[in-house]
Amino acid sequence: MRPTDTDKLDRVKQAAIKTIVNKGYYGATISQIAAEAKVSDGYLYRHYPNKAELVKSLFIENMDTYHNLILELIEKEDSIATILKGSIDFLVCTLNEAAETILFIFIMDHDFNFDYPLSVKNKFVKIGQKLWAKGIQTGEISNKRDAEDVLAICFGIPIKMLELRRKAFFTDEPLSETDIDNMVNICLNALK
Amino acid sequence: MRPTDTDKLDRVKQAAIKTIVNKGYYGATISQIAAEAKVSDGYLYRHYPNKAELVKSLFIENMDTYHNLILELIEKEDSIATILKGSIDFLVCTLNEAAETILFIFIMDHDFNFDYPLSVKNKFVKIGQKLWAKGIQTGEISNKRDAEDVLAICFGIPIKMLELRRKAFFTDEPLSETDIDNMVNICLNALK
Amino acid sequence: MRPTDTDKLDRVKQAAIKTIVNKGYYGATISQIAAEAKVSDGYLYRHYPNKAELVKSLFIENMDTYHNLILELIEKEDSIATILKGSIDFLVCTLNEAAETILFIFIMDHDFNFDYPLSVKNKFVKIGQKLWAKGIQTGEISNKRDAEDVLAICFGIPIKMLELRRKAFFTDEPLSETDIDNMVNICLNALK
Amino acid sequence: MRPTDTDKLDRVKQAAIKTIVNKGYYGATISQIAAEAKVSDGYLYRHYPNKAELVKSLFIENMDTYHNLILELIEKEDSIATILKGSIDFLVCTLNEAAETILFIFIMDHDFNFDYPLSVKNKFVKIGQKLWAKGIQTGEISNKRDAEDVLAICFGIPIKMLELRRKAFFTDEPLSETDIDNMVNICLNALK
DNA sequence: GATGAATGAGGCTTCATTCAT
DNA sequence: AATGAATGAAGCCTCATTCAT
Repeated sequence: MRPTDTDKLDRVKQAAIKTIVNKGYYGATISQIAAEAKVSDGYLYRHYPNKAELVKSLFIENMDTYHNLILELIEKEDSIATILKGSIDFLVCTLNEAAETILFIFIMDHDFNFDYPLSVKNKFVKIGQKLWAKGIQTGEISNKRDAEDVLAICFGIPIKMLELRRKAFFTDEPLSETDIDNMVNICLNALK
Repeated sequence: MRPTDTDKLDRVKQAAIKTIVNKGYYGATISQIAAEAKVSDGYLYRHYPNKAELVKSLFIENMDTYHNLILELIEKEDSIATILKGSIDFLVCTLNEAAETILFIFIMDHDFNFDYPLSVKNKFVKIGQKLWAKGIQTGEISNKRDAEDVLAICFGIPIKMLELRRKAFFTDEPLSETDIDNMVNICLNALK
Repeated sequence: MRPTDTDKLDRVKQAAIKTIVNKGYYGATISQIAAEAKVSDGYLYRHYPNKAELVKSLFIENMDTYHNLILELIEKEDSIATILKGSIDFLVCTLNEAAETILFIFIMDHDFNFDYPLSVKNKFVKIGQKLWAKGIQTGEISNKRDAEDVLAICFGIPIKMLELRRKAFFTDEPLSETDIDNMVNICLNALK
Repeated sequence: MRPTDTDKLDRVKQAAIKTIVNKGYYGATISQIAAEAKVSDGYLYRHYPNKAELVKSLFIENMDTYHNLILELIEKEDSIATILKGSIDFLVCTLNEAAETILFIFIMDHDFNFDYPLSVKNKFVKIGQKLWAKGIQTGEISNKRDAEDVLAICFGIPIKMLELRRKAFFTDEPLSETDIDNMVNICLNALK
């Protein structure tokens, strides 16, 4: 019975993300999500108190995975360059392979009505501070920049780029290896 | 007769923006907007076929104002530096003085359910191309960058910065003159 | 348009009472009430914030009518005997002619989940006090009784009697003129 | 085996009564009752076909205890006075010590949706007849009263009094020994 | 026998839209 | 032209009941 459980809950999570990516938070109904997950409507309420909490919990879960990856990169890698490369790589790869997760995060991250989880906010700030400290140490970040600048640069640019692609402003080609290197380059320039 | 009409319609527009900024697109009901504008619910439908079109039209209108300002700057100014300065200035000033317009644009710009207007998209692409051309000419933009990069840089960074402030990640102080110069500087670095 | 309005709202009130009498508070759904009133579901919410408030408001309205009648009797009549007679008469007549109103009051009055309106409670207490004062004055109420006793007697007996008839414990005959006189007599005895 | 079973079932009964008294029949969910009884939801359905039958059966059981007590009093005691005293005593004592049982009976007794059990009705009628017969014999009941009157008096007054206290119309003090004697007195007067 | 996870019908409520005035 | 009362489809959520283990 256990494996079935995990399966079902996973299906719900995937279904919620998929449906929200396709229809938006308000366009995604509980019934659609449940149907997509091949689960009853009521099933969702055995695991989450309501729609908002379901989504919030998915947001925290996925943001955490992404943030942890970056934190690990910061520990492991010796330069901002490789950290940026790793981070953007992950973003782009996930987007090309399991686009929904990234898009879901984007959607909720930008939703003004979304009750932004404090834990996510705090972890992101921590990333900014650690990135800044390491960059100062390696000399890749100018001392004219602060942690806020670092985040605005390292996330503002790639995210806007992803957006431009998603909305197909210039092209709808997925981001390539070259594009990634290009972005890393731009960010490194900006940090100086 | 005309001025009254214009008044009413203007009130509707302001009310729609204000309400959407406060409650989000889905949280803002037609009745709330109409009440805020001191107009009947039905009045809205005499000028717009439905809620989505009302909002889309407001989005186009306001984005156009902003885009036109940038295009004018591109015509008038001789350097990317002054264009950027002017553009970010406008963004920040508007945000500090009449926040609603900018926030409204941000909200809709990031709404996955929003049927993004082609005209806005096209104008933004044009801005990218003109900025790029001018930057290449003045030498402020490296020839390793393309128009897409230019947009990702010139808008990704300031917008992310506004977001960090709005969500109070580091501070909730409004952006100052120094912050603006700092952003301009970062963007110029990134463009090289 | 006005008369239509009043009609509709009256139909809703009657429908709510009728449906609750037939199915109980929880058994009566908004849709059933609306259908019975030949009105849309949404119509109800233009006049009452929710089901509970609709019912509470009907309860207050109808209880008030009944309580006012009794208060008027207390003013007008010179003896507890005639007041009781008038009050029970009204109860029985209404029950025989527009049974639903009385039954509705009974149902809600006994519903443990019902948020009993303070105003109704206060008016009922006032009735007790006035009845007691008058009875003491006329000598129809023993000075061993207090206002609480008076209410327990004057309402406990007729209400239990109505209940026995409604549930057809002995007979399901409607209460007759003789029955009313009998009840008045019993109450008067009890008050001594 | 048996004692455990009996324990469980008893816990279910107590839990059902307690939960219904606190939340009302419709507010009390099977899950809440099962949780309160430290029993699985499904367990209830091994002993009762559904919620309604569970409650009906509890009602019958508890009403029977009360009715039997009164019938025994009628057998044992020589006057209506002592019977009434015993009966009201029991009511008040139970209410002050194990209020739930009495309140549960009241709640269901007044629920219009409740399918009133015939056996309870019949036993109550029998009580009315026996009381009447004995009262006529002892001279405590006027021959102008019939069995229906007797029930309306002997139960209408105490029950209304309990209600006035429960809803704290005048006071929320529990009924005292003096109050009981007072009620007995009133009833005896009314029966004459 | 006992469990408790899962179901899904159905309730309450909201709100974009219509249309008679 | 303008109103705003009325509609009703559709959303979220609850909970009695079932049934595989």
